[in-house]
Amino acid sequence: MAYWLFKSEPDVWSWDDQVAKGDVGEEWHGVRNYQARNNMRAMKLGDRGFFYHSRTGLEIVGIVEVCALSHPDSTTEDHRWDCVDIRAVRPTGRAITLAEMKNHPELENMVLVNNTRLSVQPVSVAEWLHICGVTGTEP
DNA sequence: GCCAACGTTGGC
DNA sequence: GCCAACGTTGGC
Repeated sequence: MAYWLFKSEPDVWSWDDQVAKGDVGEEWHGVRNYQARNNMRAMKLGDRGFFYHSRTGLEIVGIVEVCALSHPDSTTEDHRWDCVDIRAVRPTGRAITLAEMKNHPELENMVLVNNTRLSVQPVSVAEWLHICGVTGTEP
C-alpha cells in the first residue's frame, strides 16, 4: 500500500464535506497539474492519504482512502485530466500544522514541507507512521 | 492581501 | 525547442 497527501482549501472542500460523503466518497476533481494527476494515476484501491487544509488551517486533519481508481475528471471535457475518488476513514487524533511538521527532523524531506504547490503528493511510509504516532492516530 | 515559487502557454 | 510572459497556488 502507498501513502499520499491531498490538499484542499477548506472554504472549497473541507474535511467535514468529505466526511459527509460517507463511504460513497467523492471524486477528487479539479486537479490541473500533471504531476498531481500522475500521482493519482499511480494510486491503487485501498491506498491511504492524509487530508490537508491549505490556505486556511494549514494542517492535516484526517485520513482518507482511495475508493475508485483514476478515471476521467467529470468536471472537464479535456481528456488529459483524470482523478480518483476518496472517502474519509477517520480524523487524526489531533490536527498537526505545517509549522509543527517543519520542526520535525523526521519530516524534513516531506514534499509538503519542500514543494508547497503540489496538491496531490506522495508520503513515505516513515513519514506516514511518524505523523500518525505524533498525532495519536491509528495508521 | 501580498508575493514567491512554480507550472503552463505561446511567440519566435 | 527555448524562454519570456502570464496565471495560479498557497504560505505568510
